[in-house]
Amino acid sequence: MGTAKKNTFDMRELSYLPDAPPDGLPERDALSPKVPAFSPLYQQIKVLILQSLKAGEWKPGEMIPSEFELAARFQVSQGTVRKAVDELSQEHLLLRRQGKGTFVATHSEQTFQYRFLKLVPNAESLLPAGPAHRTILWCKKAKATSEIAKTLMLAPGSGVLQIRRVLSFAGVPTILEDMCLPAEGFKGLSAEALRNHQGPTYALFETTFGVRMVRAQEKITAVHPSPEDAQMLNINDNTPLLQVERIAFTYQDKPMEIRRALYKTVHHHYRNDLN
Amino acid sequence: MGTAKKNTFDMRELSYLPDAPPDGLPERDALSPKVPAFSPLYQQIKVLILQSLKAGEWKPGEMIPSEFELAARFQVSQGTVRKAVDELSQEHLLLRRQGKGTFVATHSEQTFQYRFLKLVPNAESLLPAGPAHRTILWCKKAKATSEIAKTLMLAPGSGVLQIRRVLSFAGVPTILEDMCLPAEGFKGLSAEALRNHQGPTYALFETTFGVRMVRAQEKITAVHPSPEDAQMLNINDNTPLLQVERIAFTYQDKPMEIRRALYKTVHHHYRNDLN
DNA sequence: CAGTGGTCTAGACCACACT
DNA sequence: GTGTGGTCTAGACCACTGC
Repeated sequence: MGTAKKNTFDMRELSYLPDAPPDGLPERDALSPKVPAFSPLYQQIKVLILQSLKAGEWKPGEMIPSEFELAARFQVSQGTVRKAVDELSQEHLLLRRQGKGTFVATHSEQTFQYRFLKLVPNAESLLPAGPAHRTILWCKKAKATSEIAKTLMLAPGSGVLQIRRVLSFAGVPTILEDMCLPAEGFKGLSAEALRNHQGPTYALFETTFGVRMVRAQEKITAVHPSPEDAQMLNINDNTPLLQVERIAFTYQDKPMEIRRALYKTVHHHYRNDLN
Repeated sequence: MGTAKKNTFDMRELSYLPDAPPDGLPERDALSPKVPAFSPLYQQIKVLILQSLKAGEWKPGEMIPSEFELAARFQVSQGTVRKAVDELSQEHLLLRRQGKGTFVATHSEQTFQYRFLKLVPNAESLLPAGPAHRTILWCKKAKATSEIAKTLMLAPGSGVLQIRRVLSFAGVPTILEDMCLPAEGFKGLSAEALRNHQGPTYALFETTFGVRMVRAQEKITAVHPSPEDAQMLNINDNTPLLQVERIAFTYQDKPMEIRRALYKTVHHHYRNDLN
């Protein structure tokens, strides 16, 4: 790879083949003419960078090699690396900082903190938006139900961690959350550890367990709380609440967390921007 | 502008000045050193394209000039136009189609229909996702309250159109919506017109009134319906509902619609993807 | 000052859609 | 084939950060 001569422009032999050419299958010019079967170079570079990220070659918060270094490493031009990094940056996997370098994104970063929390104070609310106070109710091990195992892509009956907590803003209990994580991969996580940690929970997951949450999907419905849930939020059980069911994913779309939260929307609302 | 000679690379005199240099203000090298005071060429091109879009030079669904034509027109290279169009395309203002051309996005377009409607059927629901049946309850003119006037940036007491309708899926009333539009700009809009129209309401706004909704923001809370609202949705007034308050914007972030909707989330949920 | 990301150009060629 | 968007290169220079 050292000082390999570059073709002026030849679209590398692999360039215009499918991302993962199956092994025992017919040649490219054989049948199945309608499968796209084409992946631009920058997409392939993107995959390579992604692999390094997942393998932990560069850790959250660290700087990755410069565009020119990556270009040399992958034997492509800087512009091609740039396009790959651009996309990863848009997906919030990398963070570019002009004059400094490109960094692995992290939930510890100021601008990315609580990126997935869409509950914000109402405009007329006088409560300061300050950080939430967390009360960990429990953190215990259990067996995954078949549905949970399926969603997290675990073997049936695998161990999972169940965490329950209440978030309060200005002393007002507002969010009741139940999280579910694969026990494998979060060994040593305890109520104590959760209580001692400052900052976003997803940042703790990164630093202590090397698990970075990359994207999530939420399903929102309106519900009434169960009597016990109502008590935890200090409301009566006829108060309408938002129920937010989240699945959070790491690299390669691997589901790593199921979370079900109840949001009290008296002084707050769920804010969403549609583009 | 005709066959003007291009500098090989000089960043055009205007390039590195603020987007809109204020008239009666000090020179660039004067005080206020911390205002960014720098706008790349492609951003300026973007603004120019945006102006043409807003002025109606190209109508929704129409093809805009090719990248090379635009490059010639703006006296920049094709790559610079490309970057401008890329961003407008990401914001869903334009739609690129390889081999065909670049088109002004429209809510009539298959892939953009109901882009702002995040309510989807539950997975287990057996109701077909078919199009909603619309019942227009009324469409009447009124005076804007001070709050509405402020939000829509209208003069106090301006005329607005109030529209109320129910959307049903598979015969089940599911959404109750109140829309509020500036009367100015939607002249001739009636319950009759709304009933006769097929397809997305925002498509009707485009074709008949030349108003294109470009983005929106929503505030979601959980509520109980008023007795009248409950009756419209055929539920009892203790059913928890999602209340979705939307402000929709046209070009240049001009607010053009206020909408307050109640979603019944028995067979549906509000789906949101977090990146 | 050097190093990094950001912008811009000019030119070549590929993939796709239509005619 | 022609025209359009899409990819890739090579090289230049600008803007920001920190030594």
